[in-house]
Parts: sequence; structure tokens; C-alpha cells
Amino acid sequence: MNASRDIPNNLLESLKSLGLTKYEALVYIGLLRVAGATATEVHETSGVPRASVYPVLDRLVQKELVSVSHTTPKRFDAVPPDQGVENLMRRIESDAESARLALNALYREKGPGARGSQELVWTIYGEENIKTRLAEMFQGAERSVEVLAANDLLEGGVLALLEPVPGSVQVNIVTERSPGERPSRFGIHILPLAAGYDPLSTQGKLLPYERSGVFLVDNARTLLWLGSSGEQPSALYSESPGFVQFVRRHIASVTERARAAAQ
Amino acid sequence: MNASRDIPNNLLESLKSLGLTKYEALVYIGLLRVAGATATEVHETSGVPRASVYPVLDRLVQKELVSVSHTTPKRFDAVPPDQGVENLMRRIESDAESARLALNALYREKGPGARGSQELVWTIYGEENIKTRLAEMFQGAERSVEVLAANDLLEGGVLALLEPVPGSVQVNIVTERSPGERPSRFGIHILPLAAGYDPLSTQGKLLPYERSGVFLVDNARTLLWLGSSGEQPSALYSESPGFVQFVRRHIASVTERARAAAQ
DNA sequence: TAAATGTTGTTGCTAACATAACAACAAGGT
DNA sequence: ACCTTGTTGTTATGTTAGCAACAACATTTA
Repeated sequence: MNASRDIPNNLLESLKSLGLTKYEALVYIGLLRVAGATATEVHETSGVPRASVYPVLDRLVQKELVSVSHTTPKRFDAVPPDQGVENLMRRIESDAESARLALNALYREKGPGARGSQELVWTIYGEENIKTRLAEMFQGAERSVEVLAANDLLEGGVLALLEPVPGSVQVNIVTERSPGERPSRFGIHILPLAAGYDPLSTQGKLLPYERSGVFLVDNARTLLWLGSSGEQPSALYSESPGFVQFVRRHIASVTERARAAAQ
Repeated sequence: MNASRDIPNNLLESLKSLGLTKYEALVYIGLLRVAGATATEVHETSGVPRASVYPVLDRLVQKELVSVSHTTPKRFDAVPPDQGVENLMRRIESDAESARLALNALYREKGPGARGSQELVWTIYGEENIKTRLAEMFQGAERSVEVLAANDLLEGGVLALLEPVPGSVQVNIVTERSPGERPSRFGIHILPLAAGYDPLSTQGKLLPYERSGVFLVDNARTLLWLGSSGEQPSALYSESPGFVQFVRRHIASVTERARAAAQ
């Protein structure tokens, strides 16, 4: 009767992103609670119009989410959730794999020609993308790596990205003084304090570096990790000499202040 | 100019099932071959109307598939395929997991009440679903298991499902005489031959059991694996006494014939 | 001025959603 | 037998939402 209005809305969204429509999701959910139901029962427990139930059930059968009985009237049963979700994911993963292959083929066939114009500043969205870019930067380091970052960032996986940096490269890390002391193996100078910076300096208030950081490699490539307070983080990446110069000065300034405060 | 009409159609489909629209897929593909392109260049290489390119690029940035420069005009770059596909899959897998949890919660809260009316014959679609049901049947076996199946089926994973059957259960397997002899540990009788059955018997032609089989557990539950010649296999499952009786006779008949021919 | 950029709004199209109506059939009662 | 009553499965038809495609415009750059 009252069907089931208590379905978490995000469940419907999740199922949609697995390739189901709203009705398909509702019917499947309804079937999970009734076992061998007739089309009309499905209609009642799912809230989906009775006439729409038939094509929807057909699609669900095709998607291997429900099984049908050979009676009149037909009865339907849902595949258990674990199994059902796995069935859906199998298709998607197969698509993902074939797409990955096809895209890589297209991607390689263009060589590194027209290398991403070095004069630009790029924005990168998503923590994974930022970390990937950082890893590339660190791996390509030949002389120096400067890191000016909040400690939560460093411990959030960034420190691990520094592993592949060759020992011949000078690595400087500036972060707040924090409990998690991390004197990693290669020659790293850790300067305490220097967590923030004067905003418009009404007082000497220090603006904290929350989930953000500045990275500079070989004085040639730089990345600004902007810890978006709201949701997904973003970053600026650039090889532009002017921008690099600016970042260099910034790091120098903060480092200086940190060194002074440390005394 | 001529853009890229040589895009494999299934690539577009694959990307769609990863949550992209047609335009999003085209633009991303186009960007993979141009590196830092302007919106107009994206329009040219992707074939997407110029005006539509802007909202599409916005969406792609949100989905962490492209990065943007801070120049005028803006320039866009694609995340490498491996990374991009992974970014898409991360979301989907997270949705799958939360859906799985929510569905299981709903699923459990109904107990095995109204147990799937035993008088019915159910059809099950998809090899995975069939195997899962078979596994359940075998695990619940208490006295006997009868298997009458083509050898390709057995070696295709069905034989492995028999592992959990307790040693006290009598297991009979009938299959064609095939090279892959498999005298598994517990007491299994393997009768050679008996691969087929007379159709309407114009001659003694044997109808081969291709990708199909008959399974009977405790003389109470039975499953017919119908090796659909075309695509995905289907199966009939039943606990109906009448249907079980029929299958029992069928197995007896074929077994008899096999035994006779073996002599 | 000319060309290109970025934005806005309109229209068309398609799949999904939603409702209504219908023929076929099976009770069940008079 | 007949006529209800109710259910099943199907078909037709209208609505909505999201994306696709186009046209027009203000703004910038050269």
C-alpha cells in the first residue's frame, strides 16, 4: 500500500550511477522484500505504476537482477544484493577496461608533441589528480625540491610521494612544528613553525595552512595545493618562469620568517 | 576539421556506461589528441558544437577528467586515460559499495519469510547467477547429488562448485567420455558416454549436450542449465515435486542408456 | 574592422516517467 | 449456463527531463 517511501535518496542515486533507471531501482528494491511476487505485488511494494512494471521487469531480467517463474501469473524474485551489484559492476568494469585500452591507443598516437605550453598556469581538480602530478614532478627532479606544506597534507600521502626522489637532490621541507616528527632518510632539512602568513596584517595573526601546500622542483616547475575548505581540493600547476619566480620568492620569504622565529 | 569520425562506436558506449554523455566522451577523446587546446580547438577536433563545448568542459572538470589553464583564452588538457578512467571508476565503485550495504540492510530485514513458493519453476539468467544457485544447492545437499552435464560445463567451473559437498553425500556424474578425466577425491562415479538423447529419433542420432546440464540434489531440488546457443545462458530451477519427478526419470533414463552403451 | 571568445536562450529530440484504457482470462455466485 | 468481479498482460497516449544542436549576442583581442 504505502509502498516504501523510506528509501534513502542517495541509494537511488547510487543505483542510477550503476546503470539503473529510477524505476528499475525501485522495482529491484521492492523485490528484495517480497521474494516471489507477482507483477501487481511488485507494483504495490515499489510504487511504480503497474503498467510500467512489465517493461521494467524485462530490463531487470536482462540485467541479471531478477529471475522469473514459469507460472501464470508470472512471479518474480530478486537476485541477492551482493550478487546483483556484482553483476552490474562486472559489465561496468569490462566497459572501463575496454575504454581504457582504446583511449590509451588514441593517447599514445600523438606523441608528446605540442607539450603543454610551459607559459600557462593549469588548474587541477581532485586529490588523486594532484597527487599524480606531484609524483611526476618529484620523479623528474634533478636538483632541488622545495616543500612548504601543512603537516596534515604531508602525512596524508604527500610525504610518501617523495620516496623516489634521488639522493643527489636537495630536499627542503617547511611545515608547522607538529608532533609527527618525520626525519626521513635522505638529506631533508625540517624547519619548525612557519605555518602561516600575514593576511592583510591587522594584527600579527597567522593564517593557518590547512590542507594546502606549495611545491617547487628544480626552480622550474611549481604546484600550489589549494585546500578547498568545502569539498574536493584543487591545485595550480605551472612551468611559467614568472609564476615560478613568484613562488620562489614566497618560499624564500616564509622560510626566512620561519628561520627567524625559530631562533 | 574532419574531426574524428573514426571513433569506435563501442568506445562511446563504454564511456557512457561510465557516466559520461556523448558530448563529454567526444570532447575528452578530442582533448587526448591535442593537449592544451582552446575551446574552439576542442570544438574542431571533437565535432561538438562550439557553444556546447563550454558546459561540457565544465562538467568534465568537475569529473576530474580535464584541467584548465588560467589564461585568456582558457586552455584545456585531458587527464591521461589510465588516471581518468580510474577517477570515474572510483566514484562508481564507491556508489556500488554504499548501494550494496543499503540493499543488504533492506534484504535482511525480511527474513526468509514467504520462502519462494516451492511449486514454481524459476528461470535464472546469466552464468554467474546460475553458478551461484548451483553452489547453494550443492552446499545444502544432504543425501544425493546427480549431475548430467556436458564436459565443457564441468570444466568451466561447475566441477569446482562440487568441492563443498560433504563426503557423506552420494555424488553421481554423467558426462561424455572426454580427454579431461577427473576422478575427484570423494566417491564419484563417472559413467562414460551418454552425451545426448534421441530428438524425435528418425535415426539413432545423438543430440549433443552443448554447454548444458541437468542437476538434481536430494531428489528435491533441480536445475536445468540451458546452454543458450546465442548469448547469455539461462537455467530453470525448481523444487516442484512434479518437475523433480520428471527430471529424475530423465536422469535415470539417460544413465541407463549410458550404462548399456558402456558395456 | 575583423576575428575569436565566452555566454545566453531557443528549439528539437530521445528516453524515461506516468496515466488511462482495453482484451483475455479466471474465479465465484446467482 | 450466465453474469458479475477482479486480476493479468498489453497497448496507446501524454508528460517530463536531460541532452543535443543551432542562432544570436556582448566582449575581448589583434
